[in-house]
Amino acid sequence: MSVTIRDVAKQAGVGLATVSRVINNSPLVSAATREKVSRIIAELDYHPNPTARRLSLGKTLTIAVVTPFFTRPAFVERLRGIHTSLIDTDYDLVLYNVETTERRDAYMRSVPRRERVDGVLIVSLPPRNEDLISLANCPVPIVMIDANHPSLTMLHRIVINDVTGGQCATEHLIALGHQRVAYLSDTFETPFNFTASYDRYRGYRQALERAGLHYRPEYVVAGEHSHAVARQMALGLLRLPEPPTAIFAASDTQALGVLEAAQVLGLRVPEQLSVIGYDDIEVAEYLGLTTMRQQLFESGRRGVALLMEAIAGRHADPVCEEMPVTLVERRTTAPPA
Amino acid sequence: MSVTIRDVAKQAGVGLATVSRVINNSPLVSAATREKVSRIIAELDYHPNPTARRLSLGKTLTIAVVTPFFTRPAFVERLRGIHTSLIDTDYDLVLYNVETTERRDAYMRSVPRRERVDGVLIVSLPPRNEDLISLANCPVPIVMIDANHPSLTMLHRIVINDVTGGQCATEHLIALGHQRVAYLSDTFETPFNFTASYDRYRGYRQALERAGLHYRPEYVVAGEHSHAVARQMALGLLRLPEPPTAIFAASDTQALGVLEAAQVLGLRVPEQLSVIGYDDIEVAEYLGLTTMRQQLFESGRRGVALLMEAIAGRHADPVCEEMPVTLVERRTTAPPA
DNA sequence: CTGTTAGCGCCTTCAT
DNA sequence: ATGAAGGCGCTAACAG
Repeated sequence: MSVTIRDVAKQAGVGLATVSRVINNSPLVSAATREKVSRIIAELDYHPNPTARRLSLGKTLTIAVVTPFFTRPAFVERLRGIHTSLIDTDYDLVLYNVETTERRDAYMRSVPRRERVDGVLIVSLPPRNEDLISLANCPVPIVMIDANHPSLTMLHRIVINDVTGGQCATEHLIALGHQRVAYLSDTFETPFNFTASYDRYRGYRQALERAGLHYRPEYVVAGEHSHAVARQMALGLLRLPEPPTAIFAASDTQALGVLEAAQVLGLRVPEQLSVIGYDDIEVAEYLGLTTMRQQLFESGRRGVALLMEAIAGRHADPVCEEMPVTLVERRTTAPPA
Repeated sequence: MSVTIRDVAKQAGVGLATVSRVINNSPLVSAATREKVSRIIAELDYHPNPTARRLSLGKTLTIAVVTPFFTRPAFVERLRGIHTSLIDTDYDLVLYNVETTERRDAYMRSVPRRERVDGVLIVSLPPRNEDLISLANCPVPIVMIDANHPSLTMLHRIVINDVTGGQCATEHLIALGHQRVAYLSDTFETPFNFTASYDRYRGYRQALERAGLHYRPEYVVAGEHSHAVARQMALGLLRLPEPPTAIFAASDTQALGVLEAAQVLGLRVPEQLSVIGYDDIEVAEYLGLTTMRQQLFESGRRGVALLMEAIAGRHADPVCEEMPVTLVERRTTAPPA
């Protein structure tokens, strides 16, 4: 049907192997024949059949990405980093979107198989304990991005230290002079076992403790990850008899909800209320939101780099790389009134 | 290295072909042998090598998706629909993210090739005229989703009638009694040649005309697609000597910017200003934004369905399916004061 | 340096 | 209903 290596060989008057060598930049070809073969390849618009290459090489030339990437901007950013790293590569990026735990568990078992892929990136999805051992023993390299679960030490990982991040955010508010600092986040228990909200909460508590501020349970609220719910929760906080003067929201999306709540109540930000978010997604800059920057895009790149190394056979033992988290000060935090 | 069809055959005491038949649910196998072979398959945890299957079948079992999916929520929704449709399928979804025109053009040429994929979905990306002919003559089926360019009639398409949508949105405002209706959108000329903004603008003009309202150039503003820019533009509109009483924003994202501008100026929505958006992305519901609903997710599903039909060889001629656009009335539109 | 040949793992006639 | 054999397009020894 389409033009094959054989056609090229015939046309160029050489053997199959020679064409193959030209394709693969083998040095074992004379300049003259290389030149000739290249010309024929161009003339015939020949493109090696990737499927045949894969079969012959015993590689799939495919990277799988398993991620709940649609629900939040942060996942999309990571995915962008991954995709970008794969552009100038022989590798295809095959996508597995996870929207339910059933799909997650199905993918955890069925995706990481030799016949299917050369490597797997799992983004923001801690596996169940039941799946951990099989993942750790899996013959195909796996890299977890943004999965801090303590039991994951047997896997390659790109981690973000959310405890530290939560602590920094809180310390920033405290350093500004705030004594009444609230924490607003997702529910700690989610179907996917995300740990970020809880880790940032732990950082929050540590910061309070170090500053000698006492912990007030009524200043900690958690609910579904959305604009609207965050707004409601923030309204609750701000209507307390003794409301907080600063709110640390565990994501920028939720911080937006907090800002809305402030507007509803006619509170000026940052004069009457300081707000800090987390992630530094695109919209944060537009809104002037002070936030903790995670290098989302870069975490995707690092994940690919690590995965490629693992595929190449370096790293006998699991590698764990930590991404930095940095404070980005903008216009929603200031000393209390 | 891993277990092959040969191992299964040997173990089960049958020929290769029989195992193959069992795998592919051929009726030409006795119940007894099928049973036996199935048992061995399970015991050995055998999984057919997809690469070998592809080579043998002469199919890639792969669908490519080319899309600028990261820049806006609407693209991500379409992508979700696509992914979901592919789940219970033999097909892999290989992703090509476009962030520059160079990448778009490179993908337009290199992705739709027999050896690479069985079909291509191009989302929201009108190709250059130079590429049109080769795409139309391409031996691998292509479906364009959300590409209204008039020169695309030679390709399968899932289209959204943005002219009609723009008209409906505007008519809704006019029906409420608004006489001073503004239109706020992306720049009409973009590197990717998106046509949506201009088409909706045409719909806007048509609606004005039909209602006998005269067109005011100062009521039409366009700028970069973002929250912040939209807000600035909206401020400009609202500070006109004779400001509009209603604003039609060409996307929900931009509508959010308009809402912010209203807040900045202390204008109550919808009492003092009506706002309608476009897309009906998730956040629209939370904010109570009146908007034009596109069935984004569903457009992805329809695209896959059409592509699969094309791959199956139905459709000698290009098929064009139109997705409906409907008004979703919420809390940001009302009669003028 | 170059050509010949034997697989890679599976599907599919073609006999039986 | 089943097995044997050829072929999908390419790569990688192995000879020369």
